[in-house]
Amino acid sequence: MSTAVVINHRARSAEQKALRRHVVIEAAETYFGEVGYEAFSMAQLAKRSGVAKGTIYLYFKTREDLFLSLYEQSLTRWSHIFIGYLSKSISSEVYAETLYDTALADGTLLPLLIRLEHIIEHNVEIHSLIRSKRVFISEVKRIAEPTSTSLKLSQAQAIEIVKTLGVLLITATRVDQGPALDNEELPNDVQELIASFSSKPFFVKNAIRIIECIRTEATSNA
Amino acid sequence: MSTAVVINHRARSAEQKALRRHVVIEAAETYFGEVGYEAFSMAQLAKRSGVAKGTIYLYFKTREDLFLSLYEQSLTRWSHIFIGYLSKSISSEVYAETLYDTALADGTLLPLLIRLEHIIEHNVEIHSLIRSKRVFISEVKRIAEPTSTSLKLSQAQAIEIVKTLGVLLITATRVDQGPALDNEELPNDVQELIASFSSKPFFVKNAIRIIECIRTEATSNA
DNA sequence: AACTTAACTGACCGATGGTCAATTATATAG
DNA sequence: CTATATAATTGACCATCGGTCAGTTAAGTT
Repeated sequence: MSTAVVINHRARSAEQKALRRHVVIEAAETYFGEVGYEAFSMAQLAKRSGVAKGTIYLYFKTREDLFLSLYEQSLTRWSHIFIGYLSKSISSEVYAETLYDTALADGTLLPLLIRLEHIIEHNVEIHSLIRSKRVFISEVKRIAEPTSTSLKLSQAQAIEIVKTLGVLLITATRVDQGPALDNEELPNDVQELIASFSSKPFFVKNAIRIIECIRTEATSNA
Repeated sequence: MSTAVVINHRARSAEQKALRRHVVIEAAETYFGEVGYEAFSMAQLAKRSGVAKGTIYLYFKTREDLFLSLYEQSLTRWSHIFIGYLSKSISSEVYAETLYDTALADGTLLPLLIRLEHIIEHNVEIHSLIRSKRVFISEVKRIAEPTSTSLKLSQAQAIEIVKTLGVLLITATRVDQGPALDNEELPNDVQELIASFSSKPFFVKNAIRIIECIRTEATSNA
């Protein structure tokens, strides 16, 4: 068995630092799942991580830098799960539904993805931004390969589909990020509007359209 | 000529209150155009509007309530402009390009639309939310009518297209909301990634796909 | 045991959105 | 014209936020 890494009071070695970072990020994900992005406070996170606030800023430059790391982690985790569901041949519909279901099952990925460009990326260092973009590129490629097999498309078509559906996924779930309209205090016309954007049917419908369009655009690569 | 509405010190009549609200909202739009959403401060807005901070809260319940009103105003304004560009017969491509160009020309609409569900709607009163959704319904219908003529589609198809392209627009312009990467300090692979999501080609390409798909889905209404 | 290094702490800072008792402009009544 | 009532306006004030940094001290080195 491997040597267990422990931290007495101070994280001195690189391994110990990685462990401490990991502890903070795990606490952050749990806390984030409870309160969401806006109510997430660094002081609270410090308490829940068992360290002082200043310590968190030794491991993450800013609040957004922390969220960027959390995003990378959840993206990578989801992509492995999604790929695990892809068999050697599936329909566009099943593909789209699986993509949607697995992404929504992860409570962290979409809330961060939706805030990525216009909030998170605006307060991180450029090297973090580059690292994050490279994680994205890498995961797109990773997913494109089994996508190519499952949907019987070229590699280029598969990449196009993964990128496009990734963007579409964000919009399809926007309505789920709206306020919880628990009781039915909304008038019928407004309820119908919200229902018409109900994210899964909306996403699947348009995903199929796009997949089939790309499939027929056989000779479109310059 | 109509009687000019003026406010000496206090807005007493309904007309005067409407005028004061208008003055604040106009100042807000200018200020918003200068600093964007996150840096927008209510104290600064008060100074620029020539009233005290407390006064603003007499006219808008919260910061988000103010932004919701600004969103409604910019949505309505844009829809009239967009409709003005629709002639009795245009191609899918021109339609998509016009929609994109007019929406981007408005500096207020997209930055607010992108934050609508997951930020703005979470801190407004339910009656404001309902009013806002109804403005949306109304503008979709208003746009759908000339869309139906221009693209030679049924009314139902036109509504479907307007709603879907609206969502697509948000996703496509997400990349424009990222940090300004002025100088070319980004490595090539990352630059290529960002370029591949360049918003106008991305939007137009997928908009055409969706329009043409909907066009061929002739008998899909349940 | 003495010294050095650097991980860690938390009081502190400026700024934020939002509140409300006090103020006072203005319409109305006498 | 004056007195009174009403309500629009104000800005000091509050809790809380993300972020900082001088000081503390755990732990490796000599």
